[in-house]
Amino acid sequence: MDPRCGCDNCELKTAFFESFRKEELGIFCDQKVEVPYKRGDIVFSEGDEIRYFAYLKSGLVKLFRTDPDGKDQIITIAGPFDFVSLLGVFSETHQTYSVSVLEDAVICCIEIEQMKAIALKNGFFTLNLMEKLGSISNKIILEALEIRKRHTHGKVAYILLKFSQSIYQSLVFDLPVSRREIAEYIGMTTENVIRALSEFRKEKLLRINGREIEILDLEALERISNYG
Amino acid sequence: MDPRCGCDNCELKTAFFESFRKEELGIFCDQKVEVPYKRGDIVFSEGDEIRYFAYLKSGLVKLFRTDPDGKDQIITIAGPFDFVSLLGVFSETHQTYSVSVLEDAVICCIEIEQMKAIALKNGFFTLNLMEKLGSISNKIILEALEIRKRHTHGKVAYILLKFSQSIYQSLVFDLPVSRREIAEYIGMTTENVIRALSEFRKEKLLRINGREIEILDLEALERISNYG
DNA sequence: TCCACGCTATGATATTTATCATAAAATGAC
DNA sequence: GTCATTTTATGATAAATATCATAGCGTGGA
Repeated sequence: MDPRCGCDNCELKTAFFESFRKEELGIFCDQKVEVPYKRGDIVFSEGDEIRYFAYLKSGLVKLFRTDPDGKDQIITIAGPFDFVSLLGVFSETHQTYSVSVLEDAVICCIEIEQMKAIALKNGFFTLNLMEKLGSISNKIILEALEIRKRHTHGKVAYILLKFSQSIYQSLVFDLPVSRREIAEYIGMTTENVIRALSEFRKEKLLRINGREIEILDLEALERISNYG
Repeated sequence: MDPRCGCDNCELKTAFFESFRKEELGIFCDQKVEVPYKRGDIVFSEGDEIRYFAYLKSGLVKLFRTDPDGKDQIITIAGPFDFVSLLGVFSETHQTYSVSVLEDAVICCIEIEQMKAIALKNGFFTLNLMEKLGSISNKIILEALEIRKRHTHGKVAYILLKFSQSIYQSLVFDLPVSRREIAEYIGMTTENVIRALSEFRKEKLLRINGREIEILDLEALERISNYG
């Protein structure tokens, strides 16, 4: 078996190679399981027992909660090399959110007890892990604050820029989510998300064809995101 | 010197005593500095270099960001035994938010390099620390989502219940913040916060005298928070 | 003590956003 | 392929929220 677990660009790898003695790394690579998922699959659900630490190798997933009357609320959208397990993974026994797949994904799973055992023995590894988990949590908190302070147009512009810049690094992309899911993400109604998109289209800021989006006027969109 | 650092109820203590050899604990207790703050004091500001890990021994503080045009946004309010340093403390070099004092406070400061040095040598300590940091980050994320999904009345009711239940454990309490700060916390205008409070008063849900609040009808307030 | 300033408060109005209604288009199940 | 269901879309209207204006009150500083 490839001691590098065969995973190019794995964010955990740096931590591993700097942290582990050879025999530890071997144990780790033997234990980890890579699971492929299809669009629409549920990786785990709110309330499930936490058994694995999960890391997204490829694809796109959404983290969300479902409230008592069945309405979903999207916490964030995670891409390659993001952790799907957030910080609660070490302090909770059951998942506090669900994860479903937006674009076919491969998730690398490591038994949480195995992870803890390694962490106990290896402070360097744990510190690395904490830095990575910390930066993801920070990103989610920052995003929540950015969304909170914007009005509808600013919110929609903000989320479009997130897709364009953070996720796809392109001015042309296919939205991985429905208008309803965007609404669940930024806390507004589906109708107003559609309206905002239509207005951006009419003002020539976007070209829209179903879920295909092209940003035609980046500066204007950024202006709306920042000051709209 | 008291090997327990003389701090009853210190959340770090459990981690320390289970994690440390005696000499490590001694180093730790020698290094830590307790700093008293008065209401209105700034503990640190956005952009400051991160030099200390900060833990709130007593009092009440607010964590907030200031956007380019000078408007503040409150991230959360932290009470005794909360960490003032969030996860970024290990991954960032500069503060991403400011902390100011709402009620006279004592903050326990430990040099971040010292903290890292201990963490590197001691996986158990780091794992404990990560659990604690994780649960605080989770709390902030959860709070952001709860606020996002509510309308004005629900938001104000939610925040009043937070003060009553999480912070003061009493139906009677003095608001530690102005109406404007509540608005900055939950993302609405000051006028509408005042209006919501006035309406709650008129409907006999609250008794209000300046910043003094008494919750008269807890069930109704909870109903508004959950379904309003 | 007095003054200036920020905080609290309320009303009137304008704007934004949600809700309800309707319909075409797309998607998925059979 | 057909049908049911969801998604996208738009308009009309109602409700919520922000903005602007005004004023009494309280607090801290000169």
